[in-house]
Amino acid sequence: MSIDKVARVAGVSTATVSRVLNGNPGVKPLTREKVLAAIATCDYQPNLLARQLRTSRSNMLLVLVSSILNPFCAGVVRGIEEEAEKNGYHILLCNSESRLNRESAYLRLLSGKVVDGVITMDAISCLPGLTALIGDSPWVQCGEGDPGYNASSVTIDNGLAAKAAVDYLVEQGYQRIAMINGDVRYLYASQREAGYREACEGRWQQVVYTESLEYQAGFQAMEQLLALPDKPDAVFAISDSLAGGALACAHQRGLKVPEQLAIVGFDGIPFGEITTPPLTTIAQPIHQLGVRSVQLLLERIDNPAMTPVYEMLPWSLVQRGSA
Amino acid sequence: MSIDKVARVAGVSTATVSRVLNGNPGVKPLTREKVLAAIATCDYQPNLLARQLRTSRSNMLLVLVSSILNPFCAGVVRGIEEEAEKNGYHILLCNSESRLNRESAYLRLLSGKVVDGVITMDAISCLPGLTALIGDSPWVQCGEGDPGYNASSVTIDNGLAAKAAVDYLVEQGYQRIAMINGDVRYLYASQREAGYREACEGRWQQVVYTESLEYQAGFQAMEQLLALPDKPDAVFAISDSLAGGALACAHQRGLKVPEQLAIVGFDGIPFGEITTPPLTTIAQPIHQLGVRSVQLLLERIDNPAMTPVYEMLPWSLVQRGSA
DNA sequence: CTGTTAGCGCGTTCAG
DNA sequence: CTGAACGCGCTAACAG
Repeated sequence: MSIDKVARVAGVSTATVSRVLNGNPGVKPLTREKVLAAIATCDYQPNLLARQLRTSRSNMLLVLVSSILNPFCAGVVRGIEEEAEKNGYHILLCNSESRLNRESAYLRLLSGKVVDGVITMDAISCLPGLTALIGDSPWVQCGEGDPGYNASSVTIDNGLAAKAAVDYLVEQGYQRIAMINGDVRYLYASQREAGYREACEGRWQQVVYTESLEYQAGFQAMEQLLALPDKPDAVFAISDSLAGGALACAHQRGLKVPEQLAIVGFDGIPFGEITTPPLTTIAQPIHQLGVRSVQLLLERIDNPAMTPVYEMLPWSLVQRGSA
Repeated sequence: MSIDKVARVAGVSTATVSRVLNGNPGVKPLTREKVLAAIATCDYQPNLLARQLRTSRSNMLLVLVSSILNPFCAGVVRGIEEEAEKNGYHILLCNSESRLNRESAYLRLLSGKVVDGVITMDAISCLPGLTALIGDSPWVQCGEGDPGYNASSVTIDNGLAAKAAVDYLVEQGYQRIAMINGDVRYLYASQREAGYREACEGRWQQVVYTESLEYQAGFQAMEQLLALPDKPDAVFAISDSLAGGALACAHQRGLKVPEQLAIVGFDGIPFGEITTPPLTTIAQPIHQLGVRSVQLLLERIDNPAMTPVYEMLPWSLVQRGSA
């Protein structure tokens, strides 16, 4: 069931079978027919590993994600997969959950030639050991961009977007605007905090940090804020899921949203449309972030000498009921 | 930067380098040192493709999922990844979105020896072309089990669980219990519907079908139900996300939950804990479904002649505020 | 304990 | 237009 057998059955050489397999021109139609027939009768399936070894191209992309349970990440992955498929690539997904040894195990596939390049959606730039594993392999950062590396990036302007969200709350007349932030080792987190600080300059400020981006974390963060002597009347959360948790907490406390407490989220995931009230949020171009990441990565794979591109995609403030 | 160079630098043969690389016993400590030193100075990274070709083992598992945006699927994938990592395996994720050509492109990696086995969480048994692509490769069905194939499966007893959910609604005194179902080509969907029908025998019955499992679909389904001349006073939804959409619709209509409308979901995803009121639901052992799937798959990989195992894991009715 | 040899299955020169 | 021969980088069998 290898190419030799097909060749024997067809009465040709392996080279000819290979040519037919790869749509190589310059095979007499009659010969091609014979080969195709042999392939069919043998039920031949090419060994992709051998092909990859020979061509030193795997047509596989590694995608490193902090948590696949995060709908924002999942949405980006969908975009990645779509564009990858268009170009004949497959996806190897590493759901790191910030586990260092898991991440390095996957990154080793880069030097091992199992994947042609990597897209990271994790705070990888904080982990020097990992960037060393990537070395000069084709690399695109998605969702946050640290220009300190030989990697392209696809993001939005996190600082500006955060500032716009908080400015909006200010315009609506809210006085004490708090922020629920995540892990500030992520560049996007610190950039959004900077945007918040800028918009709140000379005003009341309060930031709470969570360990994860899951609903429960947002709920707990909101509890902390409501336990303050000076309670906020508005909250800017760094993700819609955190905002959703905060909203649940407000409901439980009997707070009217947005009258007594306004909430603005970030990301623009579908979940935000069905909360009561629906979430006002900063919508990221989720799908497009994935698509562009793949496009830039493939460019880099085809031309390893290419200089990194730092791309910022447009975002928008989506005004719904929560603020 | 291949094994030959390391061998030359260390002054040994490639075989010895290989032995050191694979922790093979029977290498003189001194020689081992020399080899390790050479590996370090060369900054040598083994070519995994070559190794995989040689050993005809890739240590990769294909995971076929209908939608990664579904938190249930994402949770299972997490379990899969954890158990895979424990055993030195990596995951190749195909987010099929029911796209036939995407699924077949990934399944071809099976015959292409790029992956050692596959776990499917999709209604693959409805698609004869795909099962043919799998052939006799190691295969585990997760979340639904069609015994008509040479594949193990890990599921819960969907019929019984659905019946328990509806029985609970009956016990609470609800009279007109409707069901929001998804795509019945999925075995689990038809099994849960059977459970619903059984519990509702001799009573009012009404089933609405959705195209997807996303919130919006649940919202729309609920709208359909509320447009009925004879409205339901309770709803059993096939997934928590659909239930969440239904809940949002109820809120928008000003219906009190659970007094005027009770809602029971299915899956037990974290989202259900933060809705108002929180969702009563059937909790599946999400993580464990993934873990066991990998375990059964690895057994099958090690012993291809193994007869399929059909495993059912325990579930539970989690009583919260929505019913 | 170590080296030599022989493939794994394929794509790709280079002749003819 | 086709075939013979080589090698991608590695592991495994067999000698020594």
